[in-house]
Amino acid sequence: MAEAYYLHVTDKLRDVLLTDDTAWVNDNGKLPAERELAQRFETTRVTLRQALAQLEGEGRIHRSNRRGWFVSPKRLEYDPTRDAGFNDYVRDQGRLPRTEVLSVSTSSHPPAAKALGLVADQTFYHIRRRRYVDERAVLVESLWVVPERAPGLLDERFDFSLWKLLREKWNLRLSHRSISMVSEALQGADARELGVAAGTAGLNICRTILDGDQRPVEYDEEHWLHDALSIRVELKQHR
Amino acid sequence: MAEAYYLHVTDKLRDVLLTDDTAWVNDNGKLPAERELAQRFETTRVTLRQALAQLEGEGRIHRSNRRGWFVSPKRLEYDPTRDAGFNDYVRDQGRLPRTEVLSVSTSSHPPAAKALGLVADQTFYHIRRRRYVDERAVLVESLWVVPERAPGLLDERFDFSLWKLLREKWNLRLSHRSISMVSEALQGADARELGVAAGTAGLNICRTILDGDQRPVEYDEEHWLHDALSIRVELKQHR
DNA sequence: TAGTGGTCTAGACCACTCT
DNA sequence: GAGTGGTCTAGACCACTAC
Repeated sequence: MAEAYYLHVTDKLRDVLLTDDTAWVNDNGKLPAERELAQRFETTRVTLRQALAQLEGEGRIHRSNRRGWFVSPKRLEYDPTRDAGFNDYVRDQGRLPRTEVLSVSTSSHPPAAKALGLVADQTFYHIRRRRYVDERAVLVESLWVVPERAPGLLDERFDFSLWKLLREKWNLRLSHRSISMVSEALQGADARELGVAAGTAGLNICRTILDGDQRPVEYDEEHWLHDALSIRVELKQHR
Repeated sequence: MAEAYYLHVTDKLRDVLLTDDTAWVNDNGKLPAERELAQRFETTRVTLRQALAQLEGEGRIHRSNRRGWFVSPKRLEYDPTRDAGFNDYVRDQGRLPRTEVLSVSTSSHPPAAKALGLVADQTFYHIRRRRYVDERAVLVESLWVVPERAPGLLDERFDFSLWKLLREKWNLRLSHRSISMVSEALQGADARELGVAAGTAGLNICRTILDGDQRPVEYDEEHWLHDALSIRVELKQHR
């Protein structure tokens, strides 16, 4: 086999995506319909979709609900060790941030308790948010905050920086204990809330946050679209 | 649509993978043939493969060449900010490491030069290696070392820790300047050398290394199988 | 050589979005 | 209501692996 035909289609599409040819990508960044593309390449939808899946894996295109395939915007550069708020670093990169609060409740969450070194049935304030860059939903996150650190927190608004709130209102000095990152396939509520198909590639980032006295404050679980971010950690020189 | 059938197949397979039922997974961790599985689920290979692709995205199974589908082993925990050698941290987790040197040469590499703040046509020692965990190839990497920092480096052996070599023979004190991580689809040589299909999900990790006097030493580009690792960064408390 | 995964065809119906 | 992506069928041939 010289080369699979779908790889040829992939290469051709990758090329045209780098141009702004309106024959291939309209003004909204949308590609032609799958049937249309299949015709142009004189193949079937199955084969054409293999090529699209490749480009999706490369983070070049993505699909939104059943609306079609779109060119993916530039990845957001994200340093999970920095405590700059989402809104700040998105704006710093010339993009438009937005945060939606999906739910607020009180509940236990054993993984959070374990990460923070608390008993498994520890009760947390649970805040769930969806965050957008340029009006594209790029992540959903769940925050579990230890109530003792921020009594009455749930009366606040959460569509801006939680860290700023904790610092200013509860005078907490926050720092990371650990961060873990693992690739995942977005499932269930995570996929639904991001408007993507179950199984879409994602990145799961979990952070454990302590205060200045090393007391547990918060556990944070983020589910990102894999093509929405590029992680970059700048390290201080030690020794 | 209540639920797509392939998602039902996915769920069922996910369940049996958690058991050690030899009706589904043989002693080598291999699943039955696709045609066999399709028959058991009374569906076609296309639909069955959708389910397998889901589980592959979740990092639960993977394919090796054309040999079939295998249960993926536990992810390796990896802290890219630590300077512990690959061999050390793999063994610390009770696994068996192995390193293969694929090529050694002298060449320029503009991305490395840029990251290290050198002129684009800077010449580097280029070392390419493939690394295994329990005899599964999990990453390929390219190292670009600034020759001035380690003259004569290419006469050494590279199947063990490069850092140890640089420390002991050239007396370099090494530290990270930056680390970047981005999801990718493994392509070309990277995919071939890992024995996976083009487009397989991967993780690209790039590191910039300086010496104690902040002089550029090395640029490191790693391509991992996405299901082979879990990144975990433990942070020192600052302030 | 037999069996496997990799690729591909030529259709079909459904659920959802858009207008 | 038209068009789209999502799902599915029932086959086929090829290249490669394992024996």
